[in-house]
Amino acid sequence: MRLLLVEDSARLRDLVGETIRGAGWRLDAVATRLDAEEALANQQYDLVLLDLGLPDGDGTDIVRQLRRRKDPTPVLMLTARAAIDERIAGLDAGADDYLTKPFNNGELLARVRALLRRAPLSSDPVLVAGALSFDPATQEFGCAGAVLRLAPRERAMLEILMRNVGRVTLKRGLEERLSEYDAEASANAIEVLLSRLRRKLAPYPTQVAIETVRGVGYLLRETEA
Amino acid sequence: MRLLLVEDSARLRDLVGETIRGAGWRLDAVATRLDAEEALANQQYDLVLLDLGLPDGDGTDIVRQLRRRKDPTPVLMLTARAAIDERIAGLDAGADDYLTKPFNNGELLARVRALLRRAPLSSDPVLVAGALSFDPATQEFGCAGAVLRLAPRERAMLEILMRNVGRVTLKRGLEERLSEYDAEASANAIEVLLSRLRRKLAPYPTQVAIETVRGVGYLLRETEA
DNA sequence: GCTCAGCCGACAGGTTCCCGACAGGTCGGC
DNA sequence: GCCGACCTGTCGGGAACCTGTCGGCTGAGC
Repeated sequence: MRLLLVEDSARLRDLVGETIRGAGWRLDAVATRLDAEEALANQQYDLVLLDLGLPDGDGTDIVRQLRRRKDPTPVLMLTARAAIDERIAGLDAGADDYLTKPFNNGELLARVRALLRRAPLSSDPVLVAGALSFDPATQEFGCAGAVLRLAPRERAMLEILMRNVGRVTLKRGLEERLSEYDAEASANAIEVLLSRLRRKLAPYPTQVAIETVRGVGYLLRETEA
Repeated sequence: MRLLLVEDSARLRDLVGETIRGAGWRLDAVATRLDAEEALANQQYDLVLLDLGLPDGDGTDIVRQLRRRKDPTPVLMLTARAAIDERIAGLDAGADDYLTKPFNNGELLARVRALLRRAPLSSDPVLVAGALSFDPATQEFGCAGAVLRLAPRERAMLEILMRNVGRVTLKRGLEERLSEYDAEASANAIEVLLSRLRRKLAPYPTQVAIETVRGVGYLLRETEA
């Protein structure tokens, strides 16, 4: 964990520095907007502690710039107790949090921990086979940057096959899993479905093939490029 | 966007409720820990406003429980000005932010916006997709210099779609996020809403299209100029 | 060369989606 | 309280799309 502190008061820099380092984190401290921008350009930080009133510019601009280039690094502002407008401006510029001076060390650490804990975006397990990918969250299949347009049934079928790459999926198993609760689909329905699926995949460089294992079922195999 | 307020003072519930709803968000308000846990079990919220001192239990336990089951829903605590220890306890339990009572409405809204913004994908102050823009601060949608006149529901829907540009938004998800606590909207209501939204966007050069993914949901895609 | 599993074009019934029309509800102005 | 403007949900018909059946054909396996 590496943090950046941007603060023009030397006294506060030392104070905060001691607290942060005491907690076991790495901290770089700078005093000006220019130095801050240089540091941010050269180094990936896990969190930025930012004083808004800097000698050579407005701290909110730093945040705005970060956000403009889609940098999600959390920013914790340090503001004076009274400056409500400043806080609002900072938050709307893209800062994640603020702390009013004077603050006590326990509170500083708690807030830093809260921001660092922030999950790196919910990542659903995305299925991959060859150049094919499937995102369960959105039910989307992708290949070479394109999104495949599949019917619900076709999607269900491809998902089952992808969860069994390299292994034979029994035809009987497909029948059971693709059919409705009571009315089960005929074997032929599966074949038709599969035929349509193959045709829809054909135009793409999927780097996989759906092979037929006569009398048993189907097998999704990764072919090489 | 759908928020949950847990607060035992009826006066504060009304006050906060008015502010939040006035900003165009949906809000469910409950007064006890039990009601809060029930609500959280039945509904996916985008943010929780949480008073720590509840008649039937400690608010930090609610947060701890959420986090224990890996629920990343942001939590904004409401605490008394003096209670520093309480704040630290809350943050360490997993809350994301706090607001000290009494607070003013502008600050409340700014912090709510800041927390909502950090959710999925973008932490941009202003959302952009194609030529469309959305300013969370004013709840205004703009396109080519013009301000779109949208109904609250339509705004909520477009905001969700814009926060997921390029990704499919599940129809079920829309239903859940756009409907009130108990009375859920029919799938048809979503379709009608979307139809109206499309019509209102049509006159503008938005450079985006709302595509239908049959059987799954909708996808806001950037088209090129 | 015979047989049968599998393939696939064509078709039809069912499902999902779109959207015009309508009505209940809400809110502000008078 | 009454009126009008607006928001939001329901209903229903039509269009688009999905999916199973049928039947002819092909080729694998014996």
